[in-house]
Amino acid sequence: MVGGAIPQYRRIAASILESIKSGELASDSQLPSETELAKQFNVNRLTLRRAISELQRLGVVEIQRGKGTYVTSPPDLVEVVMSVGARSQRGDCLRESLAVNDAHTREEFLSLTPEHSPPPECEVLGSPSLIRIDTAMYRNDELWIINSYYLDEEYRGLPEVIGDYGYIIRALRRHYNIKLEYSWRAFSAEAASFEDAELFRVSTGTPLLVRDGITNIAGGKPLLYVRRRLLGDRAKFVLTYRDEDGE
Amino acid sequence: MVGGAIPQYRRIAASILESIKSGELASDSQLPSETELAKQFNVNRLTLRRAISELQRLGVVEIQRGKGTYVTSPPDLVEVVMSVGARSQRGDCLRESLAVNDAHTREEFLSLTPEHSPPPECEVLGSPSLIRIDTAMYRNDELWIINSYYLDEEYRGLPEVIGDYGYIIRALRRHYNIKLEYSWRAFSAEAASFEDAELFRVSTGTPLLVRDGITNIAGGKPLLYVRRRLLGDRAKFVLTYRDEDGE
DNA sequence: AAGTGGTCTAGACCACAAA
DNA sequence: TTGTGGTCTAGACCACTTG
Repeated sequence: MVGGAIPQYRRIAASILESIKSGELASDSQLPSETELAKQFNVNRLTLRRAISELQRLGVVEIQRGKGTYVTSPPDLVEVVMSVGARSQRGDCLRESLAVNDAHTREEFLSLTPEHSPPPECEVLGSPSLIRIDTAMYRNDELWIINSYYLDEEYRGLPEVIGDYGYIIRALRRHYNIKLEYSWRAFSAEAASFEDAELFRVSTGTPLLVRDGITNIAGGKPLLYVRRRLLGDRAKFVLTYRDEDGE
Repeated sequence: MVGGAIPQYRRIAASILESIKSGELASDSQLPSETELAKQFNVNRLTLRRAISELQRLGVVEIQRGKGTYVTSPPDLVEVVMSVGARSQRGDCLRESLAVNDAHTREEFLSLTPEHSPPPECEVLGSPSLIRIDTAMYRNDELWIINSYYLDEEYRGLPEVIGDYGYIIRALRRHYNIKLEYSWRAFSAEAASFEDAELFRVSTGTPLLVRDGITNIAGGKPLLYVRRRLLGDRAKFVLTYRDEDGE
C-alpha cells in the first residue's frame, strides 16, 4: 500500500529487530500481542505475523502458542573440540562434549527400520541388507541430537542393549567387542525435514548442523555410517591446531 | 476446515513432496501455477502458497517470480577435503576446492568498515582498532561464499591490492609478505540474515554453513579472524583420516 | 472465560518475465 | 498482453494456556 520496493513485513521485522538489538526489547521479555502490534504498525494481523515469522527464522524471537512471543536469550552453545590428528575412536567426542558442566546426557532409541534405499555414502559398507537405527540424544532432558545409524542387519540386536551401555556406540564397542576408528567425518548444513522439525519442535527448514561420517573396524573395513543432526545455533565443531611442543 | 490435527498446508506440502520423490514430478519440471494447484487441492491460494513455501524451505522447489515454480535438481556439491594434520597454511583449501572441474573462481571486494563491536572471537587479535572487510567469492560467476575478515586497521590497504593477487589471503601473504598458519577452525550452521539472504538471493533464514577461524602469523600471534558463509546445500567439509602408511 | 497464537478464506492489486 | 508469483486486507474460526 504505502510500500516502495521493500515489503511492509520486511520493514516491520527490521524495525522490531532494531528494538531488540538496541536493548529496547530485552532478552526474555514478551512482545506485545500480534493484535496489539498490528495496531501499532497499522497493518493487518497477517502482515504483522509474517514479520514476526521472519524474526523467528532468524532465531531472535521464540513463539509460544497460547502464551506469547518472547525475545530469545543466547542459547548455550556446546563446543565440540576435536583434537586434529587423533584417529582411534576411544570415546565419542560429540557425546562427551554434551556432558560439559555436569550436564546429564542420555541416548534414546527411536526406531529401527530396514533400509532399502540408503544414502550413497553407505556403499562402502558393502552390505546387501542394511538397517537404519534412529536415536535421540538428550542433554539435561532437552533434545540435542538426532542420529541415524546405518549398518548391517546382523547388528539388529543393538537397540535392546542400548540401555545396558547408555549409548549405542558404546554398546557396539562393548557388547560386540569391536574396536572402532574414524574413516572420515563431514560437516554440512541442512534445512530441518518435517520429521526432524517435529522432533526438535522447531519449524520446517530450521538450520541444522549435520555431521556425518564413516566409522571403520580398527584396521579393518567400514562398519557404520552415522548422520547426526543438531540445532545450528546450539553447537559448533572446533578444530584446534596444536604446536608440536604441545602448546 | 476439514482438518484434524495436521493443517492443510502441511498435508498439501507432504502430498507434493511425495509426487516429487516418486518421480511423478521430475527434476527441473515446472509445477502447475498456484492458481491451478489451489483449484486442484480445493484451497485458497494463500494456503497453497504456504505449502509451496514449506517445500521451498526444504530446498525441493525453486520459485522464480514471473516464471513459475520448478522442482530443483540436486545442486553441485563442493567437497572441501581437509588433510587432517597439516598446519601451515600454504593455500586456501576452501578456495582451491571451489576450483574443481576447471571452474572459474574469483573474490570480489564488497565493503570495508571500521568495527566497533567485533565478535568476541576477535579478542585474541589484541587490536584496539579493527576493520572488517567483506568479500564475495564466485564460482563460475555464481555467488558461492560470503566472507568477513576482521583484522587490524594497518591492513586497510588490502582491498586495493586484491585485484593484483586475485584473493585476499594471497594478497595478505604476498603483498605484506606474511607466512600464515591455522590456529583453529570451527563449523556451525546459521540462518541467513537479511543481508546475506539478499546477496545469495534466497529467503531469510535459509541454512548457511559457517566456517570461522583464527589465522596466525606463522610462529607468531593471531592476525586474522575470518567468517565464511556458504549455502548449506552446496558445500560439505570433509575430514579424512589417513593411515600412517599413506592409504 | 479471557488472552494468546495458528489456520483459512475471498478478493484485490502489484511486480516481474516472456511472447 | 498474458501468465506467473508477491503482498496485503478484513474478517472468521480454531487451539492452546492461564486464571
